[in-house]
Amino acid sequence: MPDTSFMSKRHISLKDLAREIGVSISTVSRALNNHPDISLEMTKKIQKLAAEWNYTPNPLAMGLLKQATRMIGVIVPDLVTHFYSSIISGIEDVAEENGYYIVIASSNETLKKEISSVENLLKSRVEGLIVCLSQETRTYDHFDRLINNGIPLVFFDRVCRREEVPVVVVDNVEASLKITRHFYTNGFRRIAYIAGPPHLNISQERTLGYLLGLESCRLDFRPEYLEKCDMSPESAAEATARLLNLPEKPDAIFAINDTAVFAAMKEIKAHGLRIPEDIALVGFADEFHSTVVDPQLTSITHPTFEMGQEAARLFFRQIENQETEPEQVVLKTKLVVRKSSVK
Amino acid sequence: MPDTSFMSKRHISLKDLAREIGVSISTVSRALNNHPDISLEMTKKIQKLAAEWNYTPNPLAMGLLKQATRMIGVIVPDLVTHFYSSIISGIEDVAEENGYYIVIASSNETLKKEISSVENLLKSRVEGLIVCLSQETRTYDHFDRLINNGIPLVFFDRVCRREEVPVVVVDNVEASLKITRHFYTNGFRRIAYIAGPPHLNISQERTLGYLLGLESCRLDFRPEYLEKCDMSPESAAEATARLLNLPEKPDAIFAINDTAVFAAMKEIKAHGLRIPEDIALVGFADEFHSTVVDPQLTSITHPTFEMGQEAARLFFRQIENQETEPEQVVLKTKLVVRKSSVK
DNA sequence: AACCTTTGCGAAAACCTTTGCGAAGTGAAA
DNA sequence: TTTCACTTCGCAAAGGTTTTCGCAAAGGTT
Repeated sequence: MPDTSFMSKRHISLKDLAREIGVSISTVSRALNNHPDISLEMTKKIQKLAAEWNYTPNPLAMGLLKQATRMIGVIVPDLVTHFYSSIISGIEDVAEENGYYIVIASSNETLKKEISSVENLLKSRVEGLIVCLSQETRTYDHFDRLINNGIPLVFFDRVCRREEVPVVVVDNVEASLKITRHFYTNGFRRIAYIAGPPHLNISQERTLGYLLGLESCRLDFRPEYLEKCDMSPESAAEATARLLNLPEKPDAIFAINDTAVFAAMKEIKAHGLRIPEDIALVGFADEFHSTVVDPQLTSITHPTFEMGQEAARLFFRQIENQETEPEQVVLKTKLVVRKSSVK
Repeated sequence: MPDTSFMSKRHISLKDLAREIGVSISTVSRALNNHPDISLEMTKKIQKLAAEWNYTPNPLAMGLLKQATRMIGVIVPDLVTHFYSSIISGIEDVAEENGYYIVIASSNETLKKEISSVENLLKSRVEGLIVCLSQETRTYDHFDRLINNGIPLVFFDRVCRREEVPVVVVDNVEASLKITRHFYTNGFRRIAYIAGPPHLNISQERTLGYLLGLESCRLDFRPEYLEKCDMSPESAAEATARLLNLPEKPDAIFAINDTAVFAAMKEIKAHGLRIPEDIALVGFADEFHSTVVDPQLTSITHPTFEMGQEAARLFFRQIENQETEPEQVVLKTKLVVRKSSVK
């Protein structure tokens, strides 16, 4: 009568199989790995029992042995924004292909939580990190430990230290430039832009694209049309209000991200102005929101899922080759024209 | 001269500390755990070095020893919907308090992926699962292994096997009833409801609330006003179209979830009808979307973050007490009245 | 002086897996 | 009969931690 008392255990181990068959643990291990040292007959017998008993190697033991947990730490500014959750989907997609799991932490847009997340994830022995910087982050030394020890690290969207760390970004300059030119083509001349915090690369690049766009349309740069917000709805609403109260109002506005654009939209409506008749509006927004508002919003769409996939691919490239130049993946955005910017 | 060659190692271990101080590993372990067997002097010395060298116990080794990984598996139908990402935030919040991490898998609304996610998460030795069923799921035996072995399991929102498994749900019956009565109070009499797949508890409950609501308003139930969709935008749009093509159109519509409601909204506009003048609309939708559409949408809001927190709490209650009656947490929804349902 | 108790610490097992090395057994060649 | 080669498998270590048991020295008691 076979001993099945251990079947109530959560998981069975090599030892259980070895005891049942009456061989040593090492024989079982080798049989399951098709090692030539083990006779074909014994191999088959062991593999059959392992299959019946639904044996799977204990990943903790493997992690201890190989010093590899098959876990990727992911840090995002928040979990509930579609932009990030979609990127996470992309990361998960590639991670799963490679037999990795992701452990997600949210910085809540604070530097403090970002730092503690880095620490905690490293403590729990993730093999590396994929990170989008928080809005507050202006110092970057909490990544020293990763960089100096060659622990895989990838930044996406909001990035830093590009000489040392591979990044995935979109071509923000081109995106802003496209929007500006789109406005111009559709007859708008007083084009305003609401930027974000100047220390963020995305903010700098989008502002640059705005300026280049104006130049390529031979429009003069008017400092009062370059507004700033901290990316909160309230601050974006205030920036919009300032624009709308100018003696010469802009006739077209775009803003750094979707939160800001939707706040701007509300503010414009609150001022009793029509979109796009009085003011045209274009956003860096995601697909779903843009089609649901009224009027439907022309916007730059990010290839979010692909961004996540690319970030994960850069991660695995680091896992494989230790020494490598940090790559930069630059993805193109798409300008989807809807009603909010066409008279 | 202290040997610092191992400082390039990713992590330091008890062995490193022991070697440096010149005591055994067990002494170091005990000192760090404030075991009374170790002299105060030695304890202090060891703890000081451990702090300096930034020692943290290897969670893999601990997991192996204690048979506990401090990981919770979470399975959601998708990652990109605000409803789920917000719930995940809530789960993470409580998990972090308890020193646990969450590992997230998405079923993509398919039974197949749900089953494989259960298997894979168990393989990677999570201590239990928090799950929202996929839309396809009508068989539930892939949870047998958890239930029979006493592995912690919690369902939320879309649930099954309530006699055996603790669940977190909202009071869907009351929510639907509230909407129906709200319509009635505001003068609408031809109230239609677009339901979801009948095997889902949320669908059943919301339909029941609709019927009870009609009854409590002394309105007759008209079968043609009870439509059905599979929760995709296309199917919801078709359901809406059927309602709008009825000889006697409804003057108020609500639908099972936000995806369906937004699809209905587009369809109503496409038919050239005004909201709320021609047709009133109320949704099971989340805060952000509802305020961004035009007109702003009256809707039932879910306490998503709290749902996640409650789910996690139920989880930890199982971790602590092995034997316990499965609890049911029923949270109340809120009807937030905006323009879409008030003439 | 002989015995007992306390204090302070080390050895080893346990959790699970892989793998280099060595050993036992068998058959064949010298 | 001895030696050699080959097959087939076990031992032990390593990875990091906790914990049971046990040992030695120091102190106190009779």
